[in-house]
Amino acid sequence: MDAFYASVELRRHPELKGKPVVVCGSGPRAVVTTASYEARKLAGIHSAMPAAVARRRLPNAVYLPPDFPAYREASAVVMDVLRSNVEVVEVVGLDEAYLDLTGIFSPKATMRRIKAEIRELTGLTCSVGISESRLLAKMTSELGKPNGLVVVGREDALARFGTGPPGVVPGIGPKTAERLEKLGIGSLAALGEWDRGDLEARFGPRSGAWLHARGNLRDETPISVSRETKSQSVETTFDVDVAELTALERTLREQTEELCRRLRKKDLEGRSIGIKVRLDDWTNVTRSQSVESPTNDPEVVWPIALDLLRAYDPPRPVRLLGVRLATFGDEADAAAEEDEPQLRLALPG
DNA sequence: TCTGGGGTCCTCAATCCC
DNA sequence: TCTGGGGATTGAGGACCC
Repeated sequence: MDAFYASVELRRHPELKGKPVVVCGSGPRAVVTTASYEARKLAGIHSAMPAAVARRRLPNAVYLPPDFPAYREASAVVMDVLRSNVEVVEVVGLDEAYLDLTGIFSPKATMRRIKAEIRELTGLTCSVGISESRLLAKMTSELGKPNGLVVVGREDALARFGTGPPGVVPGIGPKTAERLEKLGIGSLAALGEWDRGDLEARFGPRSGAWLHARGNLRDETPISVSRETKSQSVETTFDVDVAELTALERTLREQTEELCRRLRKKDLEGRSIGIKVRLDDWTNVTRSQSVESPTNDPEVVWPIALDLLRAYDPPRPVRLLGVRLATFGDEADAAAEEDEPQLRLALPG
């Protein structure tokens, strides 16, 4: 979806059309969630930029607080359109999805129709990339933003992206780009031509092979309909760094209750309980502990989270604090748990 | 200018067990 | 009895993405 959150806001506030719109929080440490294309063009405002910077650059833009329930609702309409047209749809976040168009007679016509349907139902535009893998589809979709529909094959994409930096590939971020640069790999084509064994030796077998494949714009990751939740967390960045342990404990308690409330709503129980602490110098520390049986009970999670925090005893003022639950019981575990009591009952005693 | 919140996946080391 | 490979699990840290 194109500038999704900002576009949803524009639909609600048509009088803002044509003006730069920035969706971001209001706190001193807020960052930009989404900027409309006007805001991007006028002042280079983009997601993840500190909101304070955006306000300084573009004081006259319209700044709106995020309204996630509204975005979730719009997203649901969009995803329903996708699923009613195509069987295999993999949703990635509120504003992005992969469609498996294998076997579809005319992918381009299908996607044109879907775009029109989305626009009709929501008033929102999206950008579509059609290609032979999800990697290429994503990169292709960038070419047409906003409101584009582009079809590109691998050879064509190599010609278009090969001279660009390796970072044009999703998954190669600033850190990896810098490591590659130090090796003298400054372009995607150079990455693709680099010795695969050498990449594997330097980056580890999996990452090295992955990098080599991406350098050649190869990707065989399947599109899968369902993604099960692996972990869930609640975290807070304080407006001002907090040094007092009692204040941190109070926050942690509230976060634990919120996390457990959300997990109960989803009927999820986790075995790994963890905390996350970001200090004022931006060091991140995580501590976790596993418990025997999955839980989402705050009275079970809380003492453990509290112990982890007290044991760490942050040596500097704390910027961010969070609590996390992971290692959820899957269906196999659930079935085993159901079986177990019956086995016990079957035993003589 | 000073960096959110919520996730996923990978690496590496330690440990346990077969 | 000693040695070692290898899988599974745990815990910490880090890169990256929407």
